Amino acid sequence: MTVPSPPWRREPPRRAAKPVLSQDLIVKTALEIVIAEGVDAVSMRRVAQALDTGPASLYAHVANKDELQELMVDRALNLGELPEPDPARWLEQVKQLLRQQVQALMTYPGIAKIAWNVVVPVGENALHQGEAMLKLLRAGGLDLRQAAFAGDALWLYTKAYAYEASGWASGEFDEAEVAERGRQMTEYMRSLPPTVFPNMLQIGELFNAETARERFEFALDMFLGGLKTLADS
Amino acid sequence: MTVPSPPWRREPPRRAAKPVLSQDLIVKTALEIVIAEGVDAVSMRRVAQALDTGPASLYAHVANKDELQELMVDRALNLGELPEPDPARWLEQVKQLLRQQVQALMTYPGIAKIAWNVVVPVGENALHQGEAMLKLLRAGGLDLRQAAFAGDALWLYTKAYAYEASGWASGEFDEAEVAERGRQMTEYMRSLPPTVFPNMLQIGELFNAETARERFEFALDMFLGGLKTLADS
DNA sequence: TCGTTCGACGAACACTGTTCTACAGGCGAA
DNA sequence: TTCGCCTGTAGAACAGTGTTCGTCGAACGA
Repeated sequence: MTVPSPPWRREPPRRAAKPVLSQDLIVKTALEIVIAEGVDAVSMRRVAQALDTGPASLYAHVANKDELQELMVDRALNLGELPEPDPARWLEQVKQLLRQQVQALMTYPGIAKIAWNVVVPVGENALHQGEAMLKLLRAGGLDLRQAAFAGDALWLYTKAYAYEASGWASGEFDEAEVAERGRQMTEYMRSLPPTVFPNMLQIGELFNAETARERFEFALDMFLGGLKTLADS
Repeated sequence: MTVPSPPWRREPPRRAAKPVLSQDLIVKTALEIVIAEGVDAVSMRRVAQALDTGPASLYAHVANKDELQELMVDRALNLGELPEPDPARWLEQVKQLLRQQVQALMTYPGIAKIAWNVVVPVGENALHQGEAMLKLLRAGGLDLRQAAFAGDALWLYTKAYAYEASGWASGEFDEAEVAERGRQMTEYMRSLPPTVFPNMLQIGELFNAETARERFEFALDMFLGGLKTLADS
């Protein structure tokens, strides 16, 4: 039924020329798009286009977009070496691990947003980091239950912080628009009796990209302060 | 140019019969859909359909879907009365306010998910609650900067917790699928030498709907413990 | 050499948010 | 009263989305 291709038109050996599709390649390509165009630009079609194929081809290697996102998050979470617990400075080690996680998430702007879709972190990197965190907390003297709850809360906050911070940093939140909103809000609050929003009126300038790191460290210090008194009791 | 409608076909007095469109009605309808069908079912078309109109009609009252979501979140955040600061029990008051916020968010299953899209909380309810929180923290002895950072961190965590908890509770996370994932993960970890994931293997059962409240209170206690030592110093 | 199997992928389906455009009704002015 | 305007109502359409169906070609085991 099929006509052989005419001899004057050289059939390009397409299949061998381009790198063969694989899950790893797909995830890697998707993360490159995140860096180049932001996380919202990552659609199945866009990834397929970057690999010079159609969207349906991806589904042979990835169940659906959710799975692709999980794989992306876990790959992005690849840190270097994880700390070996030292009971003498476990608190500092916990902070250091969390800082590394934030940095990893912020390498790919907006990736923290899709980290929220990952219900149970099953990726290899996530598992290892979870175990490392539990080891640190237990080295500090917490029992398993306390360590588990503390690790959970810290990871939730870290994700939340990374989401806001990377949204800010990557221009995903239109900075001008946000500023305009803040201005309108301030104006509104000023139009009311000064007894209604005495505090809120003053704190607007405390929230910007410069204070982000400070807020993160503050939150960590508060939470770990509570953990320390728990461990010492 | 237009032909008058034939007299035998009674023209229904459509305009007067159905309630007139308004921003408030749109937001209210959207929240009803959230309760009935979940937050992912809320599309502009679905809201319009519920109001017996087309999607384009909504845009006369709402700039876009983001604005609609902001309005939905703020309306959902409507608590009863806010606490009057009592320096003797400010910590308990802070916890109580956060519990109320969680409860408000969980009334509309999955609404916490779109609360993350709200960059700067400009809604009336959000503003009042922010002010109330700052008042409580300052009554505890924190300065403005500390109170602002603490309030920010607490709100971030509260949103994060409410998102996970309401996703669990509303069946947005397919419980069977999540369980299957957990089983696979456990099996995988068991297949490795027991020294690799000694802690992670044991904590799986600590994370379910029953322990959710406990985890929330634990996180609050830790953070507020740190706040207390800061305030007392 | 002949099935068989598996990945590639064009086309299509059912959606999404948003905009364009036409139009109808009520209101103020002439 | 009649004319013009203006605002809110929508149908249709555009450009995009995730996902599935079915075909087709190449490679591999028998």
